[in-house]
Amino acid sequence: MDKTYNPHAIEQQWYQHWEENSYFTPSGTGSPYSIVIPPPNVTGSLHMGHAFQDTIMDTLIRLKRMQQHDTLWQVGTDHAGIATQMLVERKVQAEEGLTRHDLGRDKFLDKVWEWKEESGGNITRQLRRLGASVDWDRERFTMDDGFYTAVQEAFIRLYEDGLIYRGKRLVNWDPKLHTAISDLEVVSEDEAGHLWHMRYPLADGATTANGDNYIVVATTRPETMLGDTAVAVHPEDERYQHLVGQFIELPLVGRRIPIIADDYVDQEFGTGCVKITPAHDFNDYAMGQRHGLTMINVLDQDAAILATPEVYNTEGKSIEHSETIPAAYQGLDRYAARDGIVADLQGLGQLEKIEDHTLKAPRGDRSGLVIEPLLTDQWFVSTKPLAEPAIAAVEDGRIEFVPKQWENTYFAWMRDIQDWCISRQLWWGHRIPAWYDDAGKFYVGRSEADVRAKYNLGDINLRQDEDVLDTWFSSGLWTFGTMGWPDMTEALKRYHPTDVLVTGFDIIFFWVARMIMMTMHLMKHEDGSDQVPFKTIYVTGLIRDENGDKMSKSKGNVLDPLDLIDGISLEDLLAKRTGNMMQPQLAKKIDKQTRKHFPEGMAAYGTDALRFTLCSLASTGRDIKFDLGRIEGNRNFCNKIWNAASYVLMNCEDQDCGQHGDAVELSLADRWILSRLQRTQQKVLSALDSYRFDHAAEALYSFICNEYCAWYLELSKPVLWDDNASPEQLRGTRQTLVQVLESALRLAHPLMPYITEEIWQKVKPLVGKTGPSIMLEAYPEFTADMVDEQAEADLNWVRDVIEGVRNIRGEMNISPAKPIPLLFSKGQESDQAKLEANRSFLIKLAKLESVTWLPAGEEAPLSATALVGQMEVLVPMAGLIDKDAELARLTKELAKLNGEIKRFNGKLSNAKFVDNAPAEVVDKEREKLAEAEAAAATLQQQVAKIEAI
RNA sequence: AGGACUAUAGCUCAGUUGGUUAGAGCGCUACCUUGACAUGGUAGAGGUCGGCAGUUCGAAUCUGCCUAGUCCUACCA
Repeated sequence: MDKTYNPHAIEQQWYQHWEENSYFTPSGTGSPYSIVIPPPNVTGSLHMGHAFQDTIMDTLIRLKRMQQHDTLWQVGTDHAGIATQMLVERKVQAEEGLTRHDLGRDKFLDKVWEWKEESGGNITRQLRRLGASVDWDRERFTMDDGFYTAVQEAFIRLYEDGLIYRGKRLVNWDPKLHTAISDLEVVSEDEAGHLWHMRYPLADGATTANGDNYIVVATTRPETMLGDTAVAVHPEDERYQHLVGQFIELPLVGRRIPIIADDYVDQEFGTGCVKITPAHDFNDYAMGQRHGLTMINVLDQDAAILATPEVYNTEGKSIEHSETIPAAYQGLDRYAARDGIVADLQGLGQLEKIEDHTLKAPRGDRSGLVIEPLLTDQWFVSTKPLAEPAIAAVEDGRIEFVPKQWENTYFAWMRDIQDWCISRQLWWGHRIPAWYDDAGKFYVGRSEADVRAKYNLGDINLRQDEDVLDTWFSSGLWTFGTMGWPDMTEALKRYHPTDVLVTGFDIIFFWVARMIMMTMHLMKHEDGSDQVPFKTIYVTGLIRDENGDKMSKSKGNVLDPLDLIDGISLEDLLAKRTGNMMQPQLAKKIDKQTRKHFPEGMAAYGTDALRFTLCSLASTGRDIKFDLGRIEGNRNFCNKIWNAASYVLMNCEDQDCGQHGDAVELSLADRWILSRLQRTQQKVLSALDSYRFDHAAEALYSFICNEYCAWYLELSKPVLWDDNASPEQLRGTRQTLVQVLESALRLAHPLMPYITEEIWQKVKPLVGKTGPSIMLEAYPEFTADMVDEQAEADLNWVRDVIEGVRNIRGEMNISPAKPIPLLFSKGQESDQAKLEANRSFLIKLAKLESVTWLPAGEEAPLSATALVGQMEVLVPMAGLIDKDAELARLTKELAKLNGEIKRFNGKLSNAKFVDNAPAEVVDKEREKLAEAEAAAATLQQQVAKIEAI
């Protein structure tokens, strides 16, 4: 073994070895256990969120594989419609100065495929670096041929089942990307704006209660007045009740529009009068539907004012009209039009006032532009009928959320779900399988030929729908689409439903909910009942930076998991964080921050340390502040394991470690560590079973560091270095050293695959194992009768003595190099027996010169005192210890004891406590009181003794 | 507006059904190169568990209210 732990040197080769030997391939035997990876964007790169989730998944898969399940971890990537298309558009623009329209659809798509081929390997390479044991042989892509078939099949079935429809509806329109987007892709944030109060003149000489011949409407979007088709008031609003049914003469436009009553209107807000523009606002649209209002669209695809408005009835049917838009606004961008209209109203004296007002601006999450509600022809999924079974599946436990609280979020959304707009006016994606004839009638089918045959269309002209499907439509099929659906393949029969989905809460709606709906509708068990996509949803938190801020490129606080693994120089880190920025003006600040946080770049911590850290932080499913201190500590933990293994091998390689079956004699320490190992196995197993990766990590850390390394390795030395030790004793200790190490490695393997494999390969012959890889070995099990309570109690006695001495040494500043004589006084017979049995442990670990048992009645010299139960452990002060220092130490100890005694007494003198608390609790308190009192008395005597001189 | 979550040591976090002397890692202090390990060892300091009230013999843990923060959903034109 190399002298020092170097993750880089060991991690490279093992992954390749595992993959080449097909260890990731499902074994085909044992009970199936399957996970699908949430497909990352094919052109993306791995971020901390991926690293986190993939670590969790790999830990589960490795655990189950070692538990002899038939494990499938399905891998693949997503085509990520908008994101990828935008990226390639930018690239083409930068490199060739062309837009996608310059290229045309086919050529542009060629470019996207080229880019996919070029960069698609990036993310899979990174997955390999993380140690993800996915089945590469089954790697899929959401736009591969199989998915093409699956998506078509899904669309057609949903259409035929009446769950997909096409219609002219108000949708979120992105004026930059020129596509509809779903509600979920719109993010609303508070922005400063204004509320314009505009006078709308009453027609036909009507007046308000106070004699005005106009009413005032308040709006945040004055420019949409061009499409107003009503003004609404609350039916019970006394100010305006009498005007309901009257008309407004729309300023600048001259259109006569009715005043209607609708209790949607909030009397308190603004003036209590609302202008209604059904074609440009979702609430107005709904009101228009209720009141049969005409819809007048005044905006084009760029959100600029049309020359001629489009007028529709409530069904979305275009109607003949003579509406016009004042020439002054035609062709103006929506904001320019707003300025013009406001100025013109002001000129007419019809602008009452302008108030400051914060509003939620709805922005497209990709383009960042304020989206525009726009009337367009789109395809929709009727979600209500799909949502019902999907809700039921979670209610009745067929699907379980971990942590459970996410169910609420899921239910809340599913019970109020809106129809899903699935068509996108993009080029990169699954083209909608619908064909139109010249009259605009559409036919849904698998291909043009299929459609012709199916609908008996003969030789008429057909053209396919130009639009593609929302990316989430195809990823909604991920669990079964990847396994060969619509064919009922062996894989589907065996591995579907999958066992657990590991994902972030941010895509519960985008993906998880839709996956459940689509899967339950399309996938059936043999008895015809719905299949769920997965039985458990483990929801992870978000990884944030050390300040709790979201990691983002524009903030320059992104940590790249690969940098944590491999390390990175300050220069490279700066280049990475400030290069190729969307907002170059931020570069300077980021540069400064980065220099401050990472003056020397980042150290290489290795994959195992990163994975272990991510596991140890994976507690409640809440967000995680990623603290570099943790990964550094865990790198040191890896180093610790490495050095411990080095010690074990040094003492056991080429030695008889009992692997040949010869008799062994186990020391107390041997029996103790074996017992502790069992308890650790129990803890780790139950932690992993309940998705508490943090508890599993903690149990491993504390066992390996604080028990195996800190105590057991030290306790092995007195045996191994004892010239008089018998072969049985030597064998016993060597056997325990290697067995416990080997078990601990297997126990830790799912979390830290590389270092455990590297060391295991060297240790395996010493425990008589011949398997090719630790990842194929059996996972340790908990065996209750291997817990040795007596050994644990006895060793605690040994530890107490040693710690008592160390405490005196530390507090009294006695050099660790100085061997000291030790006296035992007032002990029981059992203490004496323990002393004799463990003399060598005490001498070695407490660095003692001598150990003397004082018989009862024999006076001890003036000493510093430590207590182990009732027994006094004495370090004679002569020449070693300063009297005042010992007095101070004793006084501190006494103060602590007296505090405890007071508390115990308080409790026990409370009759209510004694009467009501369970007897065993009361007894325990009494016992603790007695112990504390005895200890205090002893220390008090010591104090008196010292003070007497 | 509705909902969820969080508040424990200087920092990042554990603390299962109410009963511990409230724990870990990092950081801090002192001492130490002792034959696995200075990416180390030993010892130590540090917390009235956000606040107030309640339930209980007993509350970090249960209930209510309050404060601070994070997030989600829906929105006022």
